[in-house]
Amino acid sequence: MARPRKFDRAEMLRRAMELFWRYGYEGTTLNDLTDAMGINRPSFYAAFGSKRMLFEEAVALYDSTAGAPASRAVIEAPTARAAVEGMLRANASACAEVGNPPGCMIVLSATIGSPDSEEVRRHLSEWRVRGQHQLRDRLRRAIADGDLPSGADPDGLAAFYTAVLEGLSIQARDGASAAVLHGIVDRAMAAWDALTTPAPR
Amino acid sequence: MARPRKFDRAEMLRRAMELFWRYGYEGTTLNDLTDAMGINRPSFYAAFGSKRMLFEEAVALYDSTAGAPASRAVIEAPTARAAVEGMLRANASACAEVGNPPGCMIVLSATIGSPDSEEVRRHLSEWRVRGQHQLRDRLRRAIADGDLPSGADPDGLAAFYTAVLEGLSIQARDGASAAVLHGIVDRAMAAWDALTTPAPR
DNA sequence: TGGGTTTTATACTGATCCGAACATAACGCC
DNA sequence: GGCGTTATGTTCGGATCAGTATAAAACCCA
Repeated sequence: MARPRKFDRAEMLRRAMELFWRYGYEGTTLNDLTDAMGINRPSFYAAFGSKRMLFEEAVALYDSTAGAPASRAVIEAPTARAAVEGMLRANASACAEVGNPPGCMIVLSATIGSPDSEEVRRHLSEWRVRGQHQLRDRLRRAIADGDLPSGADPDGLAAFYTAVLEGLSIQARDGASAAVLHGIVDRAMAAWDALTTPAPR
Repeated sequence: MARPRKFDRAEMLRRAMELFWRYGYEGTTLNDLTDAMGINRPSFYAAFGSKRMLFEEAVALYDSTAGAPASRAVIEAPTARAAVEGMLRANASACAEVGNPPGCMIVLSATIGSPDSEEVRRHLSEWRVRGQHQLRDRLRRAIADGDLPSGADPDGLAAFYTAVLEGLSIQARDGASAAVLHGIVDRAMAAWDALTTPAPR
């Protein structure tokens, strides 16, 4: 029994995600957001609370859409190797997809900036660390399954492959093509046997 | 025959570098800079021209100081393998050095942001690409020297190891210790033989 | 000790930042 | 059709952004 809003909140969240993805948290202004949404500020605040709350929602949306294939690969792939490669391939493809902002939103959109936004950066950092832990847990499970030798080091492997994943985003921002990114993945995967058999070091 | 400035320009440039390194280009304000330098705005503009000019000078200083060991390794190491490992080790150590801002300034300080600063980001991107090309050229030379087999792919290898290098900085921002970063380097180097002998793919 | 030059210091510019106040307009229910 | 509720549009607020105008102060040389 009240006036209904005349914009599609989900669609506006999607547009916000795109802006944050392209320009980062601090690089996106409230005017950018309301302009892209075609709404004005009171509507914005009523619908999303604040810039920061919107950003956190946008990150969650990113994770469940553009970022989903990589996460899914980690969880659903039948082997540890397929999990890692699937994660990297999905990320490489997404990072270079034409029409989308280059690179991964979770990696890039708040890595550095003014002290005012430190909480936002920590929030995003937690997403990255969580992803790394999911990968580590998947590798642990692979050891339990006998898929990986017991000498393999899940933490070290997860750190290495996450670092490669993160490097892909910087490379994408620097203009690397999908072919180049997949070449990087090729090489990361070529290391697999050396990294997983006996003692990596 | 004029009033001498009463601050050490080189020292102030060093302080500016530290701020840009820690907070990035857009995350550092003119007030931050002048406060850290202990000077006021007219002195700032007389000495450094503009925020952007100062940033570019600060990047050059970074490259010639904190970034120098990595560059030097690429140029001076006796073998391709030592060049790559030296670059990564130097970077891993610098990224986790206590007292310094975590991560590499060239990788992190302007990867994303408002359209207003696009030129600054391009400028920094050129530094990154230049580093990658120096590595590639070093690998080409190694092939010419017979240090690497002729089937090795300098471009692909340079892209891969640069991606790892860039990933180190994100990991450092996320709190990775020097030990973790060097573990990542261990794994990147464990891949060396697989990546350089016969056909990497 | 005075003249010329450059650096200081204070204050200000217009623009933009995120967020909020205000009154008006559109809806469902009684 | 009036009422309560919510969304809308316009406008404002204090803070901060990068950069500058104006004037006073400090130096070297003569």
